[in-house]
Amino acid sequence: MSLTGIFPIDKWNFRSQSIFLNLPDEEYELLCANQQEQVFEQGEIIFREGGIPSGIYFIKYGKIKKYKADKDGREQIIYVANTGEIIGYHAILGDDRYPDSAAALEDCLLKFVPKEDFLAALQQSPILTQRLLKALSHEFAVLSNTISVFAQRSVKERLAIALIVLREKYKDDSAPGEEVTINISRTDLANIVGTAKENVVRFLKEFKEQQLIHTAGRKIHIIDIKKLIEISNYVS
Amino acid sequence: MSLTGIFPIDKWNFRSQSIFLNLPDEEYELLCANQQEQVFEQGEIIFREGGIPSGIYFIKYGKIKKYKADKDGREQIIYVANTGEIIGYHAILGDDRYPDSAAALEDCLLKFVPKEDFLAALQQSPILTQRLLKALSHEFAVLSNTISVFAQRSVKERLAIALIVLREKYKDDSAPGEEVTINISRTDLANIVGTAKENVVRFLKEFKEQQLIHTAGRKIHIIDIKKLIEISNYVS
DNA sequence: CTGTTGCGTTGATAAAAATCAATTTTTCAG
DNA sequence: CTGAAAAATTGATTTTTATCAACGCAACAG
Repeated sequence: MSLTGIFPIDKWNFRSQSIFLNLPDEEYELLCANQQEQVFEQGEIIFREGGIPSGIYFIKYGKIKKYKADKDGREQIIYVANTGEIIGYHAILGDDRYPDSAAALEDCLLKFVPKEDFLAALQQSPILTQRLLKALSHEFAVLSNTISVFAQRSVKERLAIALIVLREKYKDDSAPGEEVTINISRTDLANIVGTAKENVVRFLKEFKEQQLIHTAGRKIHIIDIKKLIEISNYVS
Repeated sequence: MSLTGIFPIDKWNFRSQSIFLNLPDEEYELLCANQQEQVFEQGEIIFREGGIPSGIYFIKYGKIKKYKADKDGREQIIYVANTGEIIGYHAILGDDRYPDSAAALEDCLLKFVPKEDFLAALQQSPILTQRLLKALSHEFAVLSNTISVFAQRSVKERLAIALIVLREKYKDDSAPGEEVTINISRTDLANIVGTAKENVVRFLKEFKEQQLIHTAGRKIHIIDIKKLIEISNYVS
């Protein structure tokens, strides 16, 4: 089931995967010079909002939630980064502290590139710079899209959107042809949608009764994505 | 009344003002080569979401709302750009269509720089590129901040924040020492806060009764910004 | 000066969402 | 396999927010 033409999935995903692809050798080696592989287990925090950045992370595999916590500890997930994406560059490029926190949604393998190497590569690579500019500009589109959805859409609509978007992210994890399994806690799902987990449970139940999804424990399978897109009430 | 230390105003403003400042002559002249001054009256649309970009706009004076409209026509204002800022560069840098619409909140004077000139300047100016990267990274922080506020804060809190932020934007328009006047329609204010205009009116009335603000027609004066910051319940 | 029109305001009501309190199910260590 | 802890689910209730309808005021064209 392709979403082409029926759901604007590109407005929901960043484009940092392509940044390090096919770079000139010299620049690529600069980036790799002091890189370090790091394993993060499910739930582990990679960096915290307000912390001083020391480098960037390339996701070899795994999913990472980027979120902000309010003072009562409630998290709002801003974005779910997937295999192949890069995180942690905003703080370094902006010469600032981390604007958000990052934690592993599942066991992850990351490649850490120290700040100095990243900045050095940037210095001498117009291609890298150009790609970053393009990626960041696209992120603006994604985030402003998210803002308008939060401001204008109901919880049920937002949950439908979240399921559609998550299905794309979990696609790579299942064998082609096989049904996609969204494997995420109700609490994290609620923190993506921006509501209480009780509401998530209730609407999931409704979707289940309408035969749009199927659940088994925390796992969610999407059965009728077209209906979900209808419910999301979200076009163009 | 400075907000330093009591409200993180930098998390609410972009930093595109500095991008064109003190550029090397050669690059600056490239940008100016075919620039064109354009007047936009209050309410006039500068560009529309989905449109193909033809250049960027530097705001000589005036305020511009950047917004997204849903299919019922309700606008969500993503950001209010002020004198000195630049708009319209995301679409060009991202090689995409406009991610949002822009319209004049008041009479404006803009300097239009054609896409080709902007890209040419970019091509040969590492400083310009670097500044844009920094500005865009900061915008990520601003927008993710906005998302968490929409997801986690009540209408009353969001209105308090909007008033604090708008006061900063309207500061430049009033003589130093003089009281700041926020001059914006209730509908636009509601579309910033992300609620119905009736709710805005009701909470403004409450703020008025608590002596936090004063209103005269559409105009709003802030009397007690410290209390507003308390109400906004927004720290760090 | 005056009628019209848009905008701001108010009140009443309906709908949506959050919160609180249990209870059931799942997970996982031992 | 088993018991404890964590997570998911359900129901009842309160709070918040949106919607609908009406009215008053102010700006403005003629």
